[in-house]
Amino acid sequence: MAAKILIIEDEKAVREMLCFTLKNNGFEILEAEDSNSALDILKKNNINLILLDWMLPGKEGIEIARNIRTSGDTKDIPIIMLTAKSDESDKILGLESGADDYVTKPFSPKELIARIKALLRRTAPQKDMKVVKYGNITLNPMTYKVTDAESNIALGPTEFKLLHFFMTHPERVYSRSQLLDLVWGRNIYVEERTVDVHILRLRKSLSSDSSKYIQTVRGAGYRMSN
Amino acid sequence: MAAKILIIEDEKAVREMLCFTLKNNGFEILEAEDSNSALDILKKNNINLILLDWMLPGKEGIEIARNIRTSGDTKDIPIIMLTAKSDESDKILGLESGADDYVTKPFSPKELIARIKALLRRTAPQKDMKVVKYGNITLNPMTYKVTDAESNIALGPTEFKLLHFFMTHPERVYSRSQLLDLVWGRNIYVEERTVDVHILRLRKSLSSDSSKYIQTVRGAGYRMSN
DNA sequence: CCTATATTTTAATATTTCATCAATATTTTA
DNA sequence: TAAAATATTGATGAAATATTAAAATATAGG
Repeated sequence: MAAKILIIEDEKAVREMLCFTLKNNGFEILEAEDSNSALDILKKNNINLILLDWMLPGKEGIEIARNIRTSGDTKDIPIIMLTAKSDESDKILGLESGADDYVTKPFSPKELIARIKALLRRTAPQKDMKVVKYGNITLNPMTYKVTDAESNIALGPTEFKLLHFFMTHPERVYSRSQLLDLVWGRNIYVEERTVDVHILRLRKSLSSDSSKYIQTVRGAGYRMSN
Repeated sequence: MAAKILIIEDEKAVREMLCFTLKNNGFEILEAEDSNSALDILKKNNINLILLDWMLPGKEGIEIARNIRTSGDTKDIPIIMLTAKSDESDKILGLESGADDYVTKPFSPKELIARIKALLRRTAPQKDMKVVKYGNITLNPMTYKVTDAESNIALGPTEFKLLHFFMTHPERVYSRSQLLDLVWGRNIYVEERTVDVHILRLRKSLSSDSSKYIQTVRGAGYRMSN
């Protein structure tokens, strides 16, 4: 499935150029010329990546970025910032307010495409939207629902991600720090013992039949197995 | 085996603090206070990670980083940059010139350790992860599972390590003190007789068919053989 | 923007597991 | 048979994990 990219850019000429280039490279494009239409489109579509012009009139650029980053259902969408000049302070400001990468105008289409692909690769391993089963547990990533021998299981976000990870990577043992890397995400620093607490909550939420799949391997970490 | 970390830092106080923290966490430390000694140490030792002070006098920091990155046999060593102030432009410059991560002073020891471990984990893929077989014993380091003619064998951490060692080094005899070094690790002191106990427990856990592979060589030590 | 609510993280405590050691038993061999 | 080496047992404490509760943080709804 082609990735959906939202272009937020007020200058029509630039927008059309971007649109042309990206469509040529197999992306699906949506366009917005101001903050309001951008947020509207974001609500109604599943956007995979945002191209945001930093030079929008009236400091809008920075506000849109912050907005996207603080709203729950958009905060994980990667943003590439387009800066007019190679002004370092703008780049810094941009990275601080939540952009994942920046491209300086004028940029080559090749470079832009490369950066988009790299960013999508890094941020969107969302390909695992398939229903997963293990033993009598069924997990549906689309609907966020988990069932376990007929009955529905309510899980918090972290427990859900943890279970999803285990179900997509069964049998093998993962250390606490690996789980932090792989489930929580890199560059996040929380105590290793935090993993224990989430394992506990996951086990509690599952029926006793299913919780036996979540196994402790002393000295090594945790594992999903039977 | 403990990872070797090279600290490149001109201020003695900071260097000693780092040294203390890292040694406490089981790392092996080498210190350099300038570019020359750093490059010298890099030549003579197998360094796993570099902690580099960005604020070395005379722009040395950036030059060392570039040097390390361009030299063939050091270019894969991960670098963590220590920046004095949270100057964003420094971070960008640092990452561009080849650092893999940066930590802003003052930093918590906990954070530093976490970042070091994360970086080592990412850059040094585990190699002892291959499934090993001997006779009818199969040991899988990924899943931490051991089977022995169809049935699963439950082992404690030490018995697991011991069996893994024997399976990867079969036929030859190892004395108790060699086993302590190679399986338990250097720099620890335990009674040699402790090995006997673990050998006993390993034999008990294995079926009688398999336990015959774990052989006593009187006056010399133990061996895996058939 | 603020408040109520939910979730995550941390820290403190409890519990479990297992490594170690010392004491004793058994085997080996000189 | 005595001496030496190894096997076995069981107690103890340290280390790893589980559990709980409170603090910090994020989120949603008005």
